[in-house]
Order: sequence, then structure tokens, then C-alpha cells
Amino acid sequence: MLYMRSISDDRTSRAIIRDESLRLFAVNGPGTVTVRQIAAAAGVSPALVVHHFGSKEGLHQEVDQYVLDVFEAMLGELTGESGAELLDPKSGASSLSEAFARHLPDGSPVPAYVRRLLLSDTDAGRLLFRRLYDLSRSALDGLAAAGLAAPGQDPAVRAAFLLANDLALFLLRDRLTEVLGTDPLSADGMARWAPEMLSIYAGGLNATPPQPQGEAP
Amino acid sequence: MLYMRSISDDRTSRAIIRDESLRLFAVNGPGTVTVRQIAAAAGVSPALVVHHFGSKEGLHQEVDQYVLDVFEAMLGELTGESGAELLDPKSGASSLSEAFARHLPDGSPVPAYVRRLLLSDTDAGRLLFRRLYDLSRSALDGLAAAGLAAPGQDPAVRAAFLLANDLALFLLRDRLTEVLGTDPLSADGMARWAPEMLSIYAGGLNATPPQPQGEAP
DNA sequence: ACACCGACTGAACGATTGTTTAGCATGCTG
DNA sequence: CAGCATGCTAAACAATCGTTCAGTCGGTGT
Repeated sequence: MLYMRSISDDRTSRAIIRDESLRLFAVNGPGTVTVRQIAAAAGVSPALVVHHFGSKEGLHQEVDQYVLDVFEAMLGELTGESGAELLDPKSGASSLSEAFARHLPDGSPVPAYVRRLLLSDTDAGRLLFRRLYDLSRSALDGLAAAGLAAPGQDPAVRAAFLLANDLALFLLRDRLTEVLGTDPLSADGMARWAPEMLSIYAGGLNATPPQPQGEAP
Repeated sequence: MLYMRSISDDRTSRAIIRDESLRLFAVNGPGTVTVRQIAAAAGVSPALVVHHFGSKEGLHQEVDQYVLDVFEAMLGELTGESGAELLDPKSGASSLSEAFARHLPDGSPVPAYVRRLLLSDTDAGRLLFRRLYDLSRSALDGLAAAGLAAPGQDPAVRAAFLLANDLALFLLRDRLTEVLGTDPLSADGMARWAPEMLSIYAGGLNATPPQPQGEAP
């Protein structure tokens, strides 16, 4: 933990405070983290935290907005590179959660924070979920237009079902890692998870897809 | 809020404290709920809470164990009435989450508490999830033995996938209610959700099942 | 009758909470 | 140079936290 920021950290103290509180909020929840903990993690005095953000609540809101922005920027990259193929079984990124994990640095606290937001009964969380739902709807529309999936009797529910399943992987990641022995969002884990998921999405629980091994180039 | 327990409440003060803290923990999280809030909700002094449970942490552990017991008792009823048919597409209760909601009184705080446990990175949460996972495995085994579903290339992952999807409905209930306009765990909502889910599980995203309307008795 | 015990409370304990205040540097601007 | 905002801290603020303590009350056993 020593020398974390001692050598050439060109972030302003304000940015450091924001980053450190983002990290602490993601791990422990905004309610239980104290201003003094944040100040200590950022290497400043508690008074400076209030000086820059007005109050702990002000800091909380700014961190929320910051995460929302990061998330939105990441969505921009995703739709930019793969269009409506986010849920496309043929694409490499077969899961929104997996793409999410791929587009952020390894130790980033943002995923944990987003997880907390999604489950948090706040406007920020509602906004986030609504955004993902709209994305899921348009992705399903794209698949339907391409003949890759049927819109179903109730497209709204079908899109919600696919989104919920995708997010479940993200929300229950740690629990699934425990019972499976592999992090389902890691490369190895995805290699186990994706075929099973795609098989069900392709033909249901009874389908027996051809053995995917030994395919000619 | 008046007269909540004023007329013939034969619970002991200890039980009232436990119930009220269960309710408050479920809503706000154990970390942010204060002993004084619990005492006020139970209509007793803060000192009595400590007198009965040793400390706030002691109370917390006892409530955890209590919820675990309630949950286990409910699982007993479920497996007693429907055996391995918990995930059976043909059974009326097509979702574990839905059965969960059905077997508890309407305003019960237990589901919200269980939700918090499942997401909480505690031994109690791990225990709970492991229990559900084992149930999902045996349910999948049962379906496979009955020829109703293939075990898949990786049965462990397939069981985890089905469980995660089921729990997603439970974890994201409020968010799904917002975007769908219907609580997916209510009777009306399940009538929309179940056919879509069963259709995908039966034949994948491309299947077009026969219109289920106008069927002769 | 007395002693005892468990349920229970009011008041206080020290620790910790978010926030305020006064003041010290530093650097820019006139 | 003076003036003034900016970044920042040490110290203290009242409020609230979990917990402790002394003591009251109602019953139960002897």
C-alpha cells in the first residue's frame, strides 16, 4: 500500500478524493463509509473533502454521476465497435457483462459500483437499468430483423428476460465463481459459460448441438 | 402506524425486537440501521435490545440465522409438495422465485432480506446460494432423467445458468416492474413472463411455438 | 414474610459521526 | 508591493453511535 501515489500522481486532490471514495463506496456501500476513511485513503484532511464537495452527500452524488458518465462512455465504445451485435450469439462478446468486464482495467471498482447502483432503488440505478433495457430491446430487434431470433409473443418481456439473464451473471459473479470453481466472467469461465448459454438460446434445453471439437479451418 | 401491536400481540418483546430488526435490516441494510431505530420500532428501550441479544452484532447474527431457518422451512414445503419439479416447465410453479413469493405472507420482509443475504459476501449468503445451487443441480438431474431436458455439455454450468436466470427475476424484481409495467412475480406478471421463458427453454430464441390461444378443453 | 430473579428503563459513558471555524501557506493580479 | 482568492489543515463543534450502569417493577419460590 506504500507509495501508491507517491511517485508522480498528476491527479488533483479533488480527483483523488473522488476516485478513492468511488473505490470505498463500491466495496463497502456509501452508507457505511465515513468521510474520515475517504480522507485517509486520499491522503488529505477530512475538511478538504467537505471543502471540495460541500458535503458527504454532495460527494456521493458526484461519484454517482461520474460512474454514470464512465458507463455511458463505455457503452459508446461498445455500440461503436459491434453495433446491435451485443447479444448476437455469433459475436465474440456473447455477454454484455463480459464486454463490460473487458472494457475496464482489471482492478477497476466501477463494475462493483454499477452493481450497487443497479440494486440500489435510486434514480441513478433506475436510469442505468432503463438504459440497458432499451439496449436489450434494440438488440433483440436487430436479431429479429436479421432472422437470428424470433421477437416472441411479448418482445418487451423477451428483451427483459435476456437482459436479466445477462445481468445475473454480473450480479452473482462471486457466488457463481464459488460453486463453479471458475470466474464466469474470466476468459476461462466464459469458455465454459458461453457454449451452454448459446446452446439453450439456440435450441432450448433439449437440443443436442453437434460436438464443437475438431472443426476444419 | 398507530395500533400496530396495541391489540393483543402475544409475541414476547424479544420476538418483536427480532421481527422489527429483520424488517429494518431488509429495507435499509444492517449497517445503517441503529439500535435506537430498532428499539423505537419495537416499542422498547435501546438497553433492552442489548439486554436480550448481547450486542447489535449478536442481534444481527440471530436474525441471519432466523431467516436461514425460515428459508429452510419453506424449501421443505416446496420439495415436499412438488419434488424435483421445481424447474419443470410443465409444473404450475415455473420459477423458484415465484414459489418463494407464493409461500410467504404478502408484506413479508423475508424475501428482501434473503436478497440482501445472497448479495452480501457473507457465510450466510454463501450457504444460501450453495443450497439453491444444489437444488438446481438435482432439479436438472431430475429433468434429464425424465427426458425433459438435456444435461448439456457441462451440467454444472447449465444448472448454474438456470439458477442465475431464476434468481435474476428475484434480484431485479423492482427494476423489471418499472420497465414492464407489471410485477413479474405477481400473478399477472407471471402470466407474461412464464410463456416467454418456457418458450425459450423449450426451443430456443428461434422457435415459434403454436399460438396457445383457443385450445379445446 | 423475605429473598431472589428476569424483564425493563432512564441516564449516562466514551467513541465516532458530519460539519464548521479560524488560520496558514501559496500564487496570481492589480 | 498590497490584495485577494485558492488549496489545505488542525481543532473543535454538536449530534448520534453502541454500550454500560444503577435501579425499578412484578412475579415466583421458600
